[in-house]
Formats: sequence, structure tokens, C-alpha cells
Amino acid sequence: MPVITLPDGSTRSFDSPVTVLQVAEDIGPGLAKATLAGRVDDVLVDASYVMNHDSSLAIVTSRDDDALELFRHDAAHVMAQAVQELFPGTQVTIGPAIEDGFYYDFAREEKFTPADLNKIEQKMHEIVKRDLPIEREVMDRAEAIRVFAAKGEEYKVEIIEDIIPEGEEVSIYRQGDWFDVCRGPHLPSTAKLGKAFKLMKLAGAYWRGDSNNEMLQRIYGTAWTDKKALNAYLHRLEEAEKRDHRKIAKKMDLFHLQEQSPGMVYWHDKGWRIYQVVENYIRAQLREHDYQEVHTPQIIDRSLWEKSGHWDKFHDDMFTTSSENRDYAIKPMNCPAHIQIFNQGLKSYRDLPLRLAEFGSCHRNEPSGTLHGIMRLRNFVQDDAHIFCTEDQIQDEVSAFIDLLFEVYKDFGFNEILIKLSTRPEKRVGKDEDWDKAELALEHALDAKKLDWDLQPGEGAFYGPKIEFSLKDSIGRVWQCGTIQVDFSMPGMLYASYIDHDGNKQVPVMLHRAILGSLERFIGILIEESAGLLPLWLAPVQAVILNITDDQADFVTKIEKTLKKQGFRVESDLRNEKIGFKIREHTIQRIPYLLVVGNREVESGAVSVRTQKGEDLGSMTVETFAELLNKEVSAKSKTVSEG
RNA sequence: GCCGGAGUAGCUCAGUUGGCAGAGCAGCGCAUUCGUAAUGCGCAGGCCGGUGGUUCGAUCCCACUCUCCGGCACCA
Repeated sequence: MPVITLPDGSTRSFDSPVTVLQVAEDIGPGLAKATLAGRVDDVLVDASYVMNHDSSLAIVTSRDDDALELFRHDAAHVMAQAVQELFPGTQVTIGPAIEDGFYYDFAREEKFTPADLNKIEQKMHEIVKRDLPIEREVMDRAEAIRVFAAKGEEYKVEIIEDIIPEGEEVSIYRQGDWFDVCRGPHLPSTAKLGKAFKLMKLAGAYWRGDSNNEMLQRIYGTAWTDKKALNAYLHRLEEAEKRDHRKIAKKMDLFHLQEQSPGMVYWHDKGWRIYQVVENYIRAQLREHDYQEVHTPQIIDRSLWEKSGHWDKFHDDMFTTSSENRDYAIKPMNCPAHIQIFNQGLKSYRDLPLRLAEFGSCHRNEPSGTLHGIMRLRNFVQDDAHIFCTEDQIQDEVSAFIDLLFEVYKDFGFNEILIKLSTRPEKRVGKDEDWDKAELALEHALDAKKLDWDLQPGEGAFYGPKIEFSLKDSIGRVWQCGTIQVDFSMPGMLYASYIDHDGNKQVPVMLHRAILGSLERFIGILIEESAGLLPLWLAPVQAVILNITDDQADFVTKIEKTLKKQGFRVESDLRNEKIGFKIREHTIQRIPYLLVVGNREVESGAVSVRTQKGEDLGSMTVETFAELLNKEVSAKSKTVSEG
């Protein structure tokens, strides 16, 4: 006698167990037709799910957020069916719904070609048109293994053997004569999937995410509840791709990369200006927060890296050199070098916490496939620092660091910061008690600030756990930027010590931390986030002064000098070109302010101010304009009105 | 590193079933001195990523290689 409670609080009683669809039919035929699935006691289930006791029910239609995942997961199944119909002998492996779409990994000797994607997509539409009912059935584990083994689906057999405990049942979803092991839920029939899907790209992917395994062929697709949403997504993606930092850098003449030095940046004047503003801003923050700034060698004897443990774990990824029978490594990180500075002279507990910062240029021989614009390089600069402290000071230092990081990210205009806590990996140094303490310290610091964070078990550094602060690029890829790591091991391995209150030698704890992470990566993300339209304080050229005819050239040059003397990044454009042409060029170059000077301005001793967005701020004196700039620069990424 | 795709003028791209390599923009020259997103005319511009092979002949076909792009694995 189930009583079903609907989201509006109303209830319906039934004499016998009912399905989600039957409840929908009871409410009305329109709803029944639109029913895709149900949410019963807050669990997403099939429309055919039977409720045999009192339950709360929300009926899921294409208008619900829940629907998207169903569409995507179904699209993955339909794609797998299409592939197996078109390419017999292909084995299916896994195919989940993901953000904005889905993928499915296939095992097949022959390679799919981009042209195959079209064929597969056509076949998918055909399967949708067949309107095959999607039905759930349950098999016992042994039977499922037998059925899939008979089909030649070795990967599915492995999944069932590994994931489903002995004696448990396996749910199977069947559409026509095609079926797959699946937890569900799914749409009631293939027709419900509609037309709003598109196959996007081919890629390789290791079976079970392990590079020791064979590589499978992955097909990515996107799926939406209707054509309009699909088109909107494709349009959004197209727009986002225009914000690619590599494209914008070329247009704005910021930097370039070239074949002779893969993974290393040639910064041009305009890009280097951004770099310097960012570096100097961080430098000022560090001074304010009681850091010392140091600078250490690029090349250090191999023995130091052996002692620190880096050689053992990373020597394949380190650049090395040798001279007069000595082997050196080009530093891949700064920590051992900072410990050398700490080790100079005798340290007292009174010196702690001691914070050593460095804009440290690091070289890592990253695998060729990982390089990506200036986001992932072989030579990059970390805004690195190491805090030497006592165990009691960890909590406060971590807490102060998180505050500083948020302050900095806010100045750069970032609000969406993804936080992850990565704990002890399998291959590690140090005692488990220390790992316990270190992980707990980080966790407490996050929770004390009521931050949302995800746990990444086993993803910590070999010497300690870490908090990662990540940002997204224009198409949603996640890049780790800031980090703080607690390290109980390395100071001891490199003989760091201080004298405590009682005159005993103690080994300090070391916190590794970076706010931006790599300056290059951070600037890359800034470019994508802003589409190159950087806020005034970061803009490589803040204003360009334009004359209308040669008559105003002297006046323009004078204004340029005046503003430059005040520290503004301005240029003049005295070319014999029409004013419309010059405005167009500099607008495309994303110059925040254009100052137009004709005879009228020369007479009144003023400039006519136009913003990058095309707004006319009218005529004003150079002093007034400078004030406007100053106000906007000091507001950083907040708008002036907020500031 | 692995799987797939790509590399042609400064940039964006077209092209050649193997036979002198094409456009637009940018550049240079001349004219034009103009009021808020493209002035006109002209001229130049190429190791068709690199190495080797097949061929009378290779930018095109083959092999190797480098780099980039999209993923995967990696990321101190």
C-alpha cells in the first residue's frame, strides 16, 4: 500500500506496488509521456522502478538537471551499440557520462578515423529512430561472466570479476539485442535520447587508467536534452577556444615558443611587462608578510639531489650536465637550495618561523606529450617559498598562507578556486606518525576556514601531503596553481636544525608553498580568463595616444612623456593613418584607453578619452586622466565603483 | 612517454591524381593629412618542419625524425 509523496508535498496512495511511470500516468498523460526517470527517496532510478513502500518521488523530465546525466549516459550506450554494429569484433570497456558529454573506450585492432565518427553518429541516429525500449534486468555474477565471455567481451568480464563482489547480482541494460553491464539508471527508450548529440573527438586512453596496460580508443561526444542547448554549447566552446592563451599571445605579441627550445618561453616586451607586474606584485606581498627573498644557483651537484631523495624519484625528468668529472643537475625545484641557506649559521627557535622566498627558475624534463603552451613548460618560474618552523607553528602558518592566497587571487579577479587535499602516496619518505600530523594540520586549516575541498588519497608529494589550489582555463581544463605542503622529512635529510628553548638541537618542519605556482601558468590562465583584456593594472599597454594629423605630433609626444614619467605604460601612434584605422588596430590589441588628439584638444590642452569597449569618456586634462588611471590601477581587478 | 591529428609567405589559410607554389591580412614604396573599428595604387615576399629513399622530376609517394594540437599516463 505505498503512499507516494510528490515534491509539492501532495500524496497519492496506491493499492499495490507502482512504478515511477505509473505514478506519472496517474497524474496525467502529458507527464507520463515526458517521464524519463524518477528520483525516489533522493536516489535517481529508472521510470520502470517499482516502489513497494511509502516513498518520496520526483518525476524526472527533460527539464530537470538530473536528465542531462541520463541523456549522456544513454548516448554512451547508443554509441557503443552503433560502434559494435558498424565494426564487429570491437570490444566495449567503459563509457561514463562526464561534464558536458560522455565517452566510451573501445578495444579494436584497427584505428578509428575521423571519418568513422560521422558514420558512427549516423548509426546512432538510426538506433534512436528504432525507438528500442531500454530494459533493466538482473543476472547473478557467474551468469553475467559467462554471458559476456561468450560474447568475447574480455574487458567486461574483468570489470565484473573485479568490481562486483562474489555472490552479488549484476544489473544489465538491454536495448534491442545490444546490452551492457550498467548500474543505471537509463531513459525508457532510445528514442528519448533525441537528436541533440555530437561526437567530438578521438583519443587514446589506457585501460583502467594505467600506463602499463594497453591503450584503448576513446571517442568523446557531447549530449544535451535539446538541439538548442547543444548548439549553445558548441557556440560557447567556439568562443572559449578563441580565448586560448597561445592564440591571444600571438595576436598581442606577448611571447613565443619555438622548436629549438621546446617547453621554454621567449618572452616579448609586452608579455614580459605582464610578467614583471605580476612578479613585483607578489614581491610586495611577500615583504608585507615577512618573507625574505633569496636567489639560488641553477646548477647543483648531483649529490645534493641524491640526499634529498629527488634523484631517486625524478632523475629521468631532470636535466643534467657535467664538468671536470662532476655530475650536476639543473635544479628542478628550489627546496634543497633553500635548506642550504637555512643551514648557514646556527639557528635558534627564536628565528622561527623563517620564511625564504624565491622566484625560482626550475627546469624539468617533462614528457613530450605533456607540454601545453605556457601552462606546462620545461622551464618555468615558481613563486616558491619554504617556511621553516616548529611543529606548533604549522597550523598558524598554513592558515596565514591560505588567507594570503585568497587575497592574491581576489586581486587577480579569481573567484572559482578548486581546493584539494592530497594525502600520502605509496612511495614516500618519513614516518607514518608524521604523515598523520601533517595531513591533520592541513585538514584542520581548511575546515577552520569553512572551505569546500575534495580529498585525493595517495596524491601527495613523496615527502608530504599537500593542499592544491586550482583554476580552470577557458575550456574548463583544471590547472594546479597554488599549493602548500607539510614536510617532516627533507630538513632532516639535509641536516637542517635549530636550537630549542632548552638548548637542544631540533629538526625544523618545512612548509613548501607557492601562491601562483608557476608565473607562466598563472599568466596563461589570466590571459584566458580575461580573453587578453587584462585589467588596467596588468595591461601591458595601458593607453595609446593617437594624433589625427601630423599637426598634433609634438603635443602627443609631450603627453606620452608626461604619463610615462608617472609610471604608466603608454605609447603614441603618430602614423599617417586615418583615426578610424588606428582606433580599430588598438582596439583589437585590447588597449584599455585610447587618447585621441586633434586640433581641438591641442587648443584646449586636453585629451579625448575612449575606452576599449568603445565608450566615449569625453575630453579631459592629462592630470584628470592620470588620476583616473591611478584609481583604476589601485583597485586591481575590482571595478572602480566597487573599489 | 603512449594513441590520434597537423606542420605551405610574418599571420590566417587555399592548393598540387608527382611537372615553374596561391589568396586575404600584415610588410615595403608612392599618393593622401583625414575626428572615434579597415584610404587608394603599386611592389616585394617561400629550404611547402628536418633527414634519407623511390623517381627523368618530390611540397605531393615511402621511411625515419622534430615540433605543435587533442586526449591518456605523468606532474617534486
